[in-house]
Amino acid sequence: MTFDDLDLDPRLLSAVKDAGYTEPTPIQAQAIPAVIQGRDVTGIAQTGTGKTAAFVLPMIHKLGQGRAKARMPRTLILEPTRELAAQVAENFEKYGVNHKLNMALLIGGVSFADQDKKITAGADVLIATPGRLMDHFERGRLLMTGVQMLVIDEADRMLDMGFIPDIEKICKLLPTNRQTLLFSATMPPEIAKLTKQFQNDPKQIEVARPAQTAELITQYMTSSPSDKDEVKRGILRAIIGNCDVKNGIVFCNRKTEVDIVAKSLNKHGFDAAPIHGDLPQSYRMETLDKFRNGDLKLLVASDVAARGLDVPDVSHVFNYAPPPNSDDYVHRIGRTGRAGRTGESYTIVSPRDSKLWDAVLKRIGKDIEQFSSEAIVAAIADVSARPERKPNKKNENRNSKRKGRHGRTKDRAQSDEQIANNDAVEAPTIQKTEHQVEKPKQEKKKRSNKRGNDDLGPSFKGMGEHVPAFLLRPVDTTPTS
DNA sequence: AAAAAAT
Repeated sequence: MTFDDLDLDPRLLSAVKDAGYTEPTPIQAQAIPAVIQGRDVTGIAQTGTGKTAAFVLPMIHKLGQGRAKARMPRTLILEPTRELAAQVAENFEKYGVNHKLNMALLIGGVSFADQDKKITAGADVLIATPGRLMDHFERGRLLMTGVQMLVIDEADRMLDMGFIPDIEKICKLLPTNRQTLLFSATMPPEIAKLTKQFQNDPKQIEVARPAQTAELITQYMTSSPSDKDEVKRGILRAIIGNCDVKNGIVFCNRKTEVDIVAKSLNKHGFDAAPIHGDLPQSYRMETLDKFRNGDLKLLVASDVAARGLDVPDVSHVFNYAPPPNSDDYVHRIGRTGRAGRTGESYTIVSPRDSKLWDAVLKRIGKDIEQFSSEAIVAAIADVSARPERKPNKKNENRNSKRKGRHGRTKDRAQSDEQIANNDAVEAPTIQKTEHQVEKPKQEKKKRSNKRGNDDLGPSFKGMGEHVPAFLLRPVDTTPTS
């Protein structure tokens, strides 16, 4: 079977050929004719199966006739994350080169006015994350009554992220005689309910996972004897140093961890950059572009990157810790071993994470080989052999500042970044700029060796032996919110 | 134990 058999608009066929495709994937072969016929479709498929083209192609085909009216988009694609929305937009442009269609990408973190202009001019398609779409709608800048086709992509991801109420709200704003396509990697009851509620006799299409984890991904775990971040960072470096990494993703569970690990890796000469939801959208896009183009070797990521991101051909996945949700383990390591290639994944498991790891093992239903190396043993030994620092005024000063990180408020969490900055002074800083005076806590005499002295050189500069009085004053440490 | 998404 070829694309020519699919009865698509010749302009589309030529765009598809130019993109280098001749044969539709199974989901494309099944979905495209059904969508052209006007049927609702429920597609169970993960990324990497050609799912995006399965709805973008027939959508463009149908949009080929007719024209958009001002503020009345004709089709709507909902995506769970900004990056995914941007990727779908790229696909839309790629396959729509021979059409004169107007597209508006409605995602947060970027200018509202530019998006509004596009809607006002008349958009054939809106590609949106739920929050920004609702924002436009609630400001009365958008009429949904002209939408003839709705795509809900990555529905299970939407569910995980708590978007289902938004999706329901949006569905109710659309005309009932529209066509609805829903795609999801899994079909939990909540999603099945959604299809019943908002789809009309949908054609069910299910395709197998592209690359089964067992075959192409070699998985390893390395246990860390300590929960200390300095130990884990040392192990991580030893693991990465041991691999022949073409490009890889390092997954962390927290955004602050992402920042710190990325900076630490940079400091030790690795080509790494962070990506997570608190970073500016422009930086997220830029980093992802660099990573795709091969200008960046290591992407240090939160689970924003676990699913859906179109990053082909990753040679390695490193888990700084097992993910809190064991399903995400499968998604994370699924970033490698794609499209028939082989890949390796390494997961660091420290004592604190043993329960998470048990959940992962249960989830994948097999045991995973323990990986160790001389470098790892050396890294562990190196940290534990490090002499205790003698308390002196300078250190006391520094440690008292560090105490700030145990605080609960957001303000306090900021001091993690301060630590990261110490970790790698020369690393580029793209963090927020608001900047607060750090305050010592009352128990300032207790030494804090809990974190971060492994690779941190002398960190505080410019104060010398002098300790300003305000730093020694006790502060109220009760959370403010 | 998390992250994501509107300002």
